[in-house]
Amino acid sequence: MSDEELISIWMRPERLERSGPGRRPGYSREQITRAAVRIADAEGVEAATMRRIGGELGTGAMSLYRYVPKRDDLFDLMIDLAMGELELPAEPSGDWRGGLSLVACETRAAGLRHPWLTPLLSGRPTLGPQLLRVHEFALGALDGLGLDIDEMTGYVDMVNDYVHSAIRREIGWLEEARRTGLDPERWKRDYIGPYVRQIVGSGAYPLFGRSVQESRTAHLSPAERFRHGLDRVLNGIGAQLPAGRAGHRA
Amino acid sequence: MSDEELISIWMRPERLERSGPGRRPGYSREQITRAAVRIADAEGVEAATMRRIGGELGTGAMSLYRYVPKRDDLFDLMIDLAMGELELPAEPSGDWRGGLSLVACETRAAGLRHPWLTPLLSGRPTLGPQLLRVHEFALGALDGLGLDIDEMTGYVDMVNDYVHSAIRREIGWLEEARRTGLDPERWKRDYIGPYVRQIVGSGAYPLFGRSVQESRTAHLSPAERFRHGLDRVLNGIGAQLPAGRAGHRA
DNA sequence: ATCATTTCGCGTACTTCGTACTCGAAATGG
DNA sequence: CCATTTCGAGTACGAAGTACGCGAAATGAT
Repeated sequence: MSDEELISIWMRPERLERSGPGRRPGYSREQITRAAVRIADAEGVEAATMRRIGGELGTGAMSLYRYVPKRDDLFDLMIDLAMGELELPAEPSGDWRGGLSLVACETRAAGLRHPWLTPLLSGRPTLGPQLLRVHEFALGALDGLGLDIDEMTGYVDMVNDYVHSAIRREIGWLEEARRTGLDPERWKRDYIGPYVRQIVGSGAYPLFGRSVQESRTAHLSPAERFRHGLDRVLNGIGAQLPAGRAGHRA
Repeated sequence: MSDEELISIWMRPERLERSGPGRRPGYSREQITRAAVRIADAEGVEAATMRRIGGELGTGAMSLYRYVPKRDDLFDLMIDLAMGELELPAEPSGDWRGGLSLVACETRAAGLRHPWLTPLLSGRPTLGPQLLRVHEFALGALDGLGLDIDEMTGYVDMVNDYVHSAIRREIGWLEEARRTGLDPERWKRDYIGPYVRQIVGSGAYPLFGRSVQESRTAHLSPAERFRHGLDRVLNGIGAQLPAGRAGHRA
């Protein structure tokens, strides 16, 4: 029935080892997903079309549909493959701040390696096993501090919200430049630069103008800017933890 | 030249009042944008195609290209139209917490009225006049507290990051259900429900399991959940403000 | 008033996407 | 060796963005 197709990809495992009649599969979900990731890394998600992925594997577009129900499900698989790259210990270390920082930095690293990851991740609610693993680790970092589960989830979400938005800020204009096909330098100079200059020059938005002209963090490395923002978030959390659990501030 | 087309939509004003030869335009950017917003509100952004918008206006797809260079620019216009709906006083009130709360709640209201707004906004870096107006107001809420401009921007971003992510969490599954064409109730029951039950039942992610089963906030209204998360963020900011400026905690 | 010039409206058509359908090839169990 | 099942992949369809070009309309100059 059509009900079959309305099941989450995570409840539709591919049947690999099978004993029975019928031809054996020549490809696999993982192989297809890896090809899609490879293309998306190099040329953007929009280049990872079914035909292109098939081409990468030496076959046609339709062959992929034996392994992935829809293209959107392939996105879920790509997300989970990328989330699997985050290197996290199996058990939390007992240092909440270190644990959350680790998740944040690993997430950022993956988001920069795969510029499509963060946009996809914030675009669709997905719950693959690797994402759950990361989420569980983050929750674990806040376990045992006297917080109830809702507070723990709230703080983890808060860190994640910052991290995802910060990554988008970091890759946003670069990706936009790539989409339009210009090289980033020229794009910044000819496209966004004149507009920002006009806004600032108009004086209509004085505080925004100051944030452009007086910024001292603008000349920091992206990694340092990320760190500063993350510290702001973690300090905010630390200030609200039960007394004596806050740890050191950065 | 082709350079012409690589200019930000905000630096390409439509020439309305014009004295010279040539036929007079029969439509306008605003009219087109309003039609696009109307369709996107009712049927999702993906329904707001050029043909469909043209149809809404009683014309064809190609007529729109006299007013909007590319479809993506139309998205920028839609975003700015929606941001224009935020009702904010011209001047900040001097109450930083109230000011940021106001921006947060107005943003949430607009994001719920226009479910496409938040995904679009976090998908593409845009700087329309109405967005700048809102940003300026938010910065103004933190002005005069002894923060430098980078800190002000950092805290404003922090609130915005939370707000946008919270809105996405709120509309995420609803939108996903709409996209797949199912009614939300059935979607939750047949699609995501069994999967979450399986995860929780497996015991592989105990803390995630607790966040599903022991949650007390799950039965609160979405507005109250949003409030709680916002208070967490604002408390975090208040704790880091120069002494004596923090104001009351919620 | 007439006409050259400029701009607008929009039909046609091309490319590219996801994917439904179909059928021959291959692999197994009896 | 054959019935049954599954896979590979070609063909094709509908819908998307938009390049192109032409006739209609509106103005200023004569």
